[in-house]
Amino acid sequence: MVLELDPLSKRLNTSSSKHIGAAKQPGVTTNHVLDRVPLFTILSRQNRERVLKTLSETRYGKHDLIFREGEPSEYFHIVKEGTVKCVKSTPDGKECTLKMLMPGDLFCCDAAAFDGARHPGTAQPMGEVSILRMPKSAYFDMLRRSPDAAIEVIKYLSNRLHEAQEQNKILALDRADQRLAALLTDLGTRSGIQERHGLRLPLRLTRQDMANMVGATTETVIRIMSRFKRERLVAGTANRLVILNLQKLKALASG
Amino acid sequence: MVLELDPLSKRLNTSSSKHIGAAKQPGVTTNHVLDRVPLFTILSRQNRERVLKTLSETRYGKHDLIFREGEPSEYFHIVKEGTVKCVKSTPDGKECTLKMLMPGDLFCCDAAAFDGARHPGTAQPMGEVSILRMPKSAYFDMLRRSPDAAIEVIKYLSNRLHEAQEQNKILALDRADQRLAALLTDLGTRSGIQERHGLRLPLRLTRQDMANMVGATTETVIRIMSRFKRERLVAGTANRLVILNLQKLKALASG
DNA sequence: TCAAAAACATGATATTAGTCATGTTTTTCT
DNA sequence: AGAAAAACATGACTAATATCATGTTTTTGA
Repeated sequence: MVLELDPLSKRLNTSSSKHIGAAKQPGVTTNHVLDRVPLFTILSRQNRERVLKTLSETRYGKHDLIFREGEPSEYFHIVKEGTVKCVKSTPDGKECTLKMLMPGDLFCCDAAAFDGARHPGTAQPMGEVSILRMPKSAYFDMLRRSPDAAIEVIKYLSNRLHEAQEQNKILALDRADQRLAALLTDLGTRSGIQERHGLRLPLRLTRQDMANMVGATTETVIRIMSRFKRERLVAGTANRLVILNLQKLKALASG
Repeated sequence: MVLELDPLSKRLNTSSSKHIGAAKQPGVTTNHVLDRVPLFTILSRQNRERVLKTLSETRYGKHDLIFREGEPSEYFHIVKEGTVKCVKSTPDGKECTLKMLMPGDLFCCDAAAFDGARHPGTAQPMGEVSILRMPKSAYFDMLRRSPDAAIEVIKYLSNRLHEAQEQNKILALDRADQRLAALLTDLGTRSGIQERHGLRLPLRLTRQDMANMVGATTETVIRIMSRFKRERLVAGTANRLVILNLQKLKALASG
């Protein structure tokens, strides 16, 4: 009955899936992506072929969910195209966005490692996305065959842990405007595209999205963004968000 | 010059160290501890002997630091006895405690995995502690020889990441009293000792310590603890902190 | 053991951010 | 293109928490 109340649960998954290891031109479409994922580039030719056979690709639209918090985890995932947000919710409808996953990002490299583990959050596309996935058993098999792959996963998880701890510090110690400045700085640096007038974020991002990422209400984020706009630090709204002064934002973020 | 201002930097490390692999009665003292660390119990006899040779044990007192934020990471560590807190600080002296590490906890299983990586936080004993450590190269060697060890580390890091993400959600969405209730619930469940009058925390924990863990000021935590005391949810102060009503604290924590 | 330091406590006040209400602008979908 | 929905915006008010001040109690260490 909790699910009945959940607005997300009405969504239908309209995704389409195919086994890419069985593609007619083996490796052509796929290798381009795999070559950008350190985890796969370090595999031996033999192991890479083996892994390819177990990978499948699925596309999701904006209104699909890849999986929901609390569901059992059966696959190891990799973002191929697009952006996926990882969200935790409370029973009363508040949301907290933990991470924006970009192409090359692994997910469920963790939950997948436990038998019967439940997803700690919901994975939701920010638009059209393409996801590669591998059954849990094949993932374990890969880790056992290739110590280098396991070490790559350790490195990836370490980075994620450091990120989460840094975010912890920010949430614990900084004001809302500093947290927002830190978010914009991070997104700008990580994925911003340099344009004539500033650094554009290649991602639709509403004030609400930002609020869920910095632990504030939508109104608070709107007010702060209005201020940032007046101070010529940013410009635009969700569909076209541009950072005009990364330096000042960075300075504000670090106190 | 930043270090000059850091009150922590005046502390001397008065620790004593010894190679436990070279102990006169090999394995006697050590195996008791190692048997509680999943990472070691899954090793083959041969690998375990090899690992033992590279481990050394160091004791630290309350006023020592095991390592400081920003220092290069050269070892993989395991808590043998006592509690270690993992802290991040801001230039203006504010602190955020990320994690209390208990016996069996691994640390720098992450930072150690990168060449020349810096410690993302400071490791500070909460009293007398005993730490096992292994040089980075031996740690890598272990991971390469034993896929099971690597998988154990992946599992450990996954748990740490989930904890950090849960804490993220709590910091982003909950009030100070709920955050404190969540902390007490967690510590009580994880390490509390059942006594006649309630669940005692086997750990000196000041209001200040708690404040650093829940992202609040000391005064705020004192006020909330005073209220919890009036409501008979907790009793005592730092040296002897007792949880009287775990259920109500748990209920408060989850809204 | 006893003085100093640290921890605990509480009040007054200021700041920050949330809540609720209302209206405008932009985007989406058919 | 045009209606509906979503996003953006701002004001008034309230709630939560920080800050500063001051005093008491407990713990620590020589």
